[in-house]
Amino acid sequence: MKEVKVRNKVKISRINNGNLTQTQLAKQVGVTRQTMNLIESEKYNPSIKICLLICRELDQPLNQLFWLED
Amino acid sequence: MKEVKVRNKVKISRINNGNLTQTQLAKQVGVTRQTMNLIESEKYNPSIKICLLICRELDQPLNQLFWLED
DNA sequence: ACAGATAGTAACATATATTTTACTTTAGTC
DNA sequence: GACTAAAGTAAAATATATGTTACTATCTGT
Repeated sequence: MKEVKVRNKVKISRINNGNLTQTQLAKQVGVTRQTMNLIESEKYNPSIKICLLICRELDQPLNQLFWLED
Repeated sequence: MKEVKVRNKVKISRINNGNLTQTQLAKQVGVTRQTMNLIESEKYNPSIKICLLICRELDQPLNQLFWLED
């Protein structure tokens, strides 16, 4: 089986929580797939509102998905 | 002594944590006073980055200051 | 190897957060 | 009441998040 190294916490949580696709999670959250992709890639700085919606969908607290230290 | 009802969690924490002024906290965080004021007034939707900086200055976790339910 | 699904990006348009400047209001002190 | 510090706002300019469209890359099953 293939070795996959995943850093991003949102991505990890998305996969662990029902193994959703980016598209599915994006739809549930109410953003575009591209936005979800950029957030997972840490290409920018989402609004707290979107962070909260992601947390709600993935059933995780804010600190778990968006805190600084690993 | 005067009865003051404060709802906003950032404001509460700012006052409890060294009794900072909006101007002082804004400077420490690195945003303008107006931005701090709008965040405390919940007039808009700040970026996660600013939320994290506020949490760092006020020594609080994200969930404490920016979670939905009271 | 091919086909379909998923993920990674990019350019451009749009919405909105954030800054800058400035005015008003409120609370405290003399 | 006058003076000052702090807070609440507002309009306009700027920066940047988000959406739209579309193209490419990567993986998975046949």
